[in-house]
Amino acid sequence: MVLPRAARTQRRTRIQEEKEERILEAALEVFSLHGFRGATVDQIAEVAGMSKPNLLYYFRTKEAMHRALITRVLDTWLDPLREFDAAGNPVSEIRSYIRRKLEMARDFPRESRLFANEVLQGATNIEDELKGPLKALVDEKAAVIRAWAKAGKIAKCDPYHLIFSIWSTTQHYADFDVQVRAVLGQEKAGEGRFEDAARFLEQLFINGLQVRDGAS
Amino acid sequence: MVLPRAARTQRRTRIQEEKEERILEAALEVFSLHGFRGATVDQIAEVAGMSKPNLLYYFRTKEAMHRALITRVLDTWLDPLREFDAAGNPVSEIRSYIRRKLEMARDFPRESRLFANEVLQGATNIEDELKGPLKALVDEKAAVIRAWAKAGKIAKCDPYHLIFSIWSTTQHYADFDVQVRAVLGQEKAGEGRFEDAARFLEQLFINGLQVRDGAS
DNA sequence: TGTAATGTTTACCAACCGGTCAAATTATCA
DNA sequence: TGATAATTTGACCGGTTGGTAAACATTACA
Repeated sequence: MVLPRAARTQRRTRIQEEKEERILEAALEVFSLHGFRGATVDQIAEVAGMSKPNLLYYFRTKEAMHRALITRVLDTWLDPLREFDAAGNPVSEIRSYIRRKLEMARDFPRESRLFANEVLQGATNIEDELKGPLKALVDEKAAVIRAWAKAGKIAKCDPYHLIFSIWSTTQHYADFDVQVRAVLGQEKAGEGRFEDAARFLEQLFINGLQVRDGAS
Repeated sequence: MVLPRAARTQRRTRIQEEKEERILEAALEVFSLHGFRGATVDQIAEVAGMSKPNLLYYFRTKEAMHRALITRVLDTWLDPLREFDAAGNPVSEIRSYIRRKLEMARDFPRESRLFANEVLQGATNIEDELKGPLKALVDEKAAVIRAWAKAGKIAKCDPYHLIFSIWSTTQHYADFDVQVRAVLGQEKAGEGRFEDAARFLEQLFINGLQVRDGAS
């Protein structure tokens, strides 16, 4: 009997694992470049190197593929924020959070663009994830930052907007890569741009959050 | 005789001006939400309140509409950067640039998302604009910032990445609005979030760019 | 007012979209 | 090996896509 993928409860075969892997890899490539509506199943099938019906044997709908991709990626995407340690030194925690986020923008630009596309176009598919787990995690870390500020270890500031600004500045190098390259020009757009960015951002945030007189 | 819009060289009639205005307004609404490939001509026609063939009488193709929209919006979008004044006070120039960019994110979120979608999806339609006029403008202002730093008026830093970070942090509130609202929650996501953001960003950038010992 | 240019609509098209189906092929394992 | 289950394929479907043709309506202007 032919059972569609979603209905199977037994453990997956070797072929299933391999194919699903190839499909999600191809889906990431296509969705991250065109968004959900702009992507086509044919295109994903072509990138994955298989026929469309074959692809739809593993994921019954385009939406199912997208959902599987999002949930798989979202988890690892939030890892850097989870590592944010309340017991650590504030300055070095913020510094290494920036560095980790920037490394992810460099090493996983497609994942970043996948979310950017999703949020940009209304985030209807991940709204619950945003309002639930994401908000909870940010609330927790915001409390940590607020405590540091209260203890005088960093300047007083709105912790939510601090987190937003770290997200935006780092992900900018993945999401707006084309623009960054165009503006920097050939000579300065090499791989060194990530180190330049890291140096600048560390300076900006560390200096910007330093405690100073009259900043209360 | 019926001449397609693009072939007419005479000055436009009143009806042409009105309709093209309505069309571009509708196109902005739809393109900014779904990107080029995700948007449909039917949808734009519906928002504009006219039939699809009627719309295609004014813009012969979907691409022509998109092109017209981009070139029209790009110009005003760069205005804040053009106002950046080499003769002004560095700190207040940077401060008011941030404020103007943030105001645009608040007042023209669709324009911001239009570009975000475009750049995110490869920017094939505006690559020339980015490498030409945009790069030239940024180069010019980067030189100004570099001169300020050299004169000791602000901390030494990479001017390009400074500009990138101002772009990303401010546009974040337009492009990722859904996420910002989700994370802030109901009570803190009101219109006041723009003032909170302005306060935070000014603090971050002004403090972050302050000249300090050992920062050479 | 008449008429030529401009503007609008209905009906339509070929290509493409996400998805189905049944038949054919391949892998699994008793 | 044989039979059963898992996988793959080509042909196809109804709906949507961007765009066209031509008839019809309206406007501008001599």
